[in-house]
Amino acid sequence: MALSEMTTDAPRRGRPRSERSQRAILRAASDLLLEHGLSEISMDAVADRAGASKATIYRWWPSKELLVLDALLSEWASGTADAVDTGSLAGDLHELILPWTRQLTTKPWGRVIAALVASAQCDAQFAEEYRAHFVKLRREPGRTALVRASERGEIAADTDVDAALDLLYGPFYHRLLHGHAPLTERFARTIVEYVVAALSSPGRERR
Amino acid sequence: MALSEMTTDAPRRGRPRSERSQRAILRAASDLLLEHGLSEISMDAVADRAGASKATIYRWWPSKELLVLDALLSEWASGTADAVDTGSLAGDLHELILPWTRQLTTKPWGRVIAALVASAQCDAQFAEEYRAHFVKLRREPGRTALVRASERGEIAADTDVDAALDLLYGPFYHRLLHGHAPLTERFARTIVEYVVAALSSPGRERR
Amino acid sequence: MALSEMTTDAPRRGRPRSERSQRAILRAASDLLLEHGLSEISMDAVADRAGASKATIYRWWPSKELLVLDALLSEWASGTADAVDTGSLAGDLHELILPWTRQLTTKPWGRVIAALVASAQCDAQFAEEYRAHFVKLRREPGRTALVRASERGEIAADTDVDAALDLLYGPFYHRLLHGHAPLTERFARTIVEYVVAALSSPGRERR
Amino acid sequence: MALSEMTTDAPRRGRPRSERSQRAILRAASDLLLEHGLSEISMDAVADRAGASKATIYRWWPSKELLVLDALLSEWASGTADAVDTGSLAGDLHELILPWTRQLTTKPWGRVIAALVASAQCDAQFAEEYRAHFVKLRREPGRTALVRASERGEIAADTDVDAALDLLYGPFYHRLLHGHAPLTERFARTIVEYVVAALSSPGRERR
DNA sequence: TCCTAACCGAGACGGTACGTCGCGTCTTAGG
DNA sequence: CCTAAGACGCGACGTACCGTCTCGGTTAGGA
Repeated sequence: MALSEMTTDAPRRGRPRSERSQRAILRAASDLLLEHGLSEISMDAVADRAGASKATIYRWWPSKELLVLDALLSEWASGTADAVDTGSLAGDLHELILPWTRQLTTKPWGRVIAALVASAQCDAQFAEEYRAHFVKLRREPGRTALVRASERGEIAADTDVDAALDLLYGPFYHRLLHGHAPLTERFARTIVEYVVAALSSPGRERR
Repeated sequence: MALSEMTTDAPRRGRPRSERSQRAILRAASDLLLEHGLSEISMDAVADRAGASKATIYRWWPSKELLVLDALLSEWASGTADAVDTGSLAGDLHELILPWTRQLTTKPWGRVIAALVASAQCDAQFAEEYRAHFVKLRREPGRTALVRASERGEIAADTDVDAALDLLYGPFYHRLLHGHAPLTERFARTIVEYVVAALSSPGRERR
Repeated sequence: MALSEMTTDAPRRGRPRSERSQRAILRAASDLLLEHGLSEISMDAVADRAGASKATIYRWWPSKELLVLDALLSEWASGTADAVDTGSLAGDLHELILPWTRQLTTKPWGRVIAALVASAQCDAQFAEEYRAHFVKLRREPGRTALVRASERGEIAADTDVDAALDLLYGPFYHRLLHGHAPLTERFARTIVEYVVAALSSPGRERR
Repeated sequence: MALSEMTTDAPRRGRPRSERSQRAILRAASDLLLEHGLSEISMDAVADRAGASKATIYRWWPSKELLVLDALLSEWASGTADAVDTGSLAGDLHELILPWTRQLTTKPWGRVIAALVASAQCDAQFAEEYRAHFVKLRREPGRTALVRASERGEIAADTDVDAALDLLYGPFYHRLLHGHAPLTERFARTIVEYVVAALSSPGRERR
C-alpha cells in the first residue's frame, strides 16, 4: 500500500476506495508471484483471482511492475530493523544480514526480485523506485554500521564505504539471482567474516 | 553458434543449414538487444531485421532466451582468457577482472544479462545453460587462481573457495544489475584489493 | 447478424458489443469476398479492412466460413419473398425463381457459394447451418407452391416433391457452380417450363 | 497420369521419370482425399505418405488442384461409357445416369468434387481443365442421346439441348454438393422419368 | 567404361496466415 | 465516485503450409 497511496488532503467525495479490493489484488499478485515468474503472470489473471476488474487495478497501480513491487513490500511490511549497535562491526553486520537472508530464503522471492531487476533495466523510473525500496533500504543500516566502525577505529577512516557495501551485499544478490549455490546461514557468516577481515586488515590500516 | 550447433557425425542429408541466415539472425538479435530490452524485442522483429523467417529461427533456437544467449556468446566469442599466472593473487585477479569489467561496460549488456537472469528464474533448463556459459566460465579461472594462491601459502588452506568467488564476483554483478553505482576500473581495483585482504588476513591465517 | 446474435434474456453486463465493429466486419468480409475467393481472404485482411482486431472477429464468429455465411446473409437480408399465389404452378415458380436468379447474377456470388459448398463438405455442423440458411430457405416456398398445385389438381398427387424441387433448383446451382453456361433469364424461363411440363405431364397423371 | 504426361518426342536423356514415385504420389493424394477435404490435405502430407519429396511433386504437377484432379481421374480411369443406343430416350438416359451415380456414391467423392468446384471459381485455367474432364465428359453422351431422340421424333426438334442437359445433371450435382438428400437409385430413376416427361410432353410438341 | 544429364530423397529456406493470449483502454450498469 | 464485467484495438506468440532452393545419390544413354 506504500506505493499506491497518494494522500490528497481534499476530503474525497463519492464512494471511497474499496480496501477489500485493494487487499485482494495485492494478495492475488503475491500468490501468483510465488507460483510463476513475473512475466508469466498476467493482469487478467490477477484481476480474476482477486475478483476485481482490470480497470480497478490500473486505476491504482500504473504498471504490473509497480503492482508487484507493492505486493512484495506489503508481504515484507516489517523488517526494516534499524541498525542495532552491538559494539563491533562483525556483530552489527550479523544483525543486519542474517534476518535478511532468512527472509529471502523462506519463499522463492529470488525470481521475483530477479524479474524486477530485469524490468528495471528498461524503465529508469521504475529502476529508481525499485532501488529506493529494496536496495537502499538495506544499504543504509549497513552504511551506519560502517561509519560507526570507522569512528571506533575498527576500520580505516578512508574506507570506500560504497564499495564495502557492495562487497557485503553483492555475494548475496549473486547467489540469489544466479542460483549457482544456496543462500545458507553458513554462507552469510562466512561473507560477513570475510568483509570484516577485508576492512579491518592491518595492512590497510597501516597505509 | 556455440549453442545451436549439434555436431552430428552422420553424413548430413538434405539442404544444409544456411550459415548466412544463422549469422544474420544472431547479428539481428545482438543489434536489437542493444537497443531494447529482451522483453521488448520480438521474434518477428528479429526475423524481419535478419531477412529470415520465424520458422528458421525456431528451427534452431527453441526460445528467445536461448537465441539471445547465443547472440551474446557470439559477440563475446573470444575472451575466455585462461588464468594467467602472475605470481601473486592480486595480480591474477586483476588479470581476470579488469578485462571482464571493461567488456561488460563497453555496451549496455547489463540489461541483457539482467533479463537473462530474470528468465532463468522460471526455466531451470535455461538457468543451467546460462550459468554454464556465463557464470562458471568466469568462475573457473578465478578458482584456479585461488587454488594457486593457497598452494603458495598466500591464503589459508581452509579458504571457502566458493564463498570467496562470490565475494569477488558478487559486487560486480550487484552493480551491473542494480545500477546503483557505476562499474569503474577504480571500483574493480578496490574490490580486488578487499578480496585479497579478506583472504590473506593474518588473523585468518593464524587460526 | 442472424448467426452471431444469441439473444440472451439476462440483463447484459459489461461493455456491450460494438455494433459499429460488427457492421464493419461484415462489410469488410463482403467486400473482400467479391474481390477474391473465400480461401484467398484472410482473417487478418478482414480485421485490417474493418479496423477491427482479429480477437473481436473470433469472439463472435468461430470460423471464417461462418463469418462469410453471415456476411452473405446480411447482404441478402431481404428477399425471402414468401411464395406468392398466382393461381398457376408456372406463375408461382416464376415468381420464385426469377428474382432469385437475378440476385445470384448481379454480383459474383457464385464463387462465394461454391466455396461455402466446398467448406461444408468437411464440416457437418457448418453444412447444416449453410443448408438451413441457403438451401432450405429457398426450397420451402417452392414446396408450398407444389403442394398448392397438387391440391388444385394441376400436378399428380403422388408427385415426389423433393425430387421435383431438385429438378427445379438443381439446374441453377449446376450452372452457378460449374460455370459452363450463363444463368440467363431465358434459361430460368426454360427450366421452369420444363419442370411444369414434367410434373403436369398427362402421362404421369393417368398413372 | 492423363494430365502430367507431356509426351515429348525427343528421346529423353538422363534418368527417366520414376513410375513408382508417380503412382505413390497419386495414390497418396487419393487416400488423403478420401479422409480429408482438399483444403485439409497438404503437399507435405502427400509427399510424406508417398515417400516422395515435394520437389518431385511440383516437378510434375503445377498445383495441388491439378494433382488432385489427376488423382481423381486415375481412380476413375474407366467409365466414359460411350452412349449406348437403347432405342428410347428413357433407356439411353438410364444407361448414362445409373452407372455414373453408382460411381459417385461408392466413395465420398462428393466433397472432393465440391472442393474442385470451389477451386475452379478462382482459377479460370483450372476451371476449364476441370470442366473438360468432369462435366463435358458426361454431357457429351447425353447430348448424343438427346439428338438421337430428336431425330426419332421422340422429343421436339426445337428442344433447348443445353438446358435439357442441365435439367438432367443439375439435380444430381445439387444433391451431391449440398447433401440435403441422398443420391439413391430411386432418385436417379425419378429424375430421368421427369426429364423424359418434360421433353416429350405433348403440350410442348403441339405448340 | 566412363561421362553427364535428368531424376530422386531429404530437408532448410523466406513467406503468409493461422488462432490465441495479454496488454491497457473503453463503456456499460449498479452500489 | 468507485466497482465488476467484459468488449475493444493492438501486436506478439509459436505452428503449419506454401512453393523454392540446395544438397548428396542414383540411373540411365551417349561418348
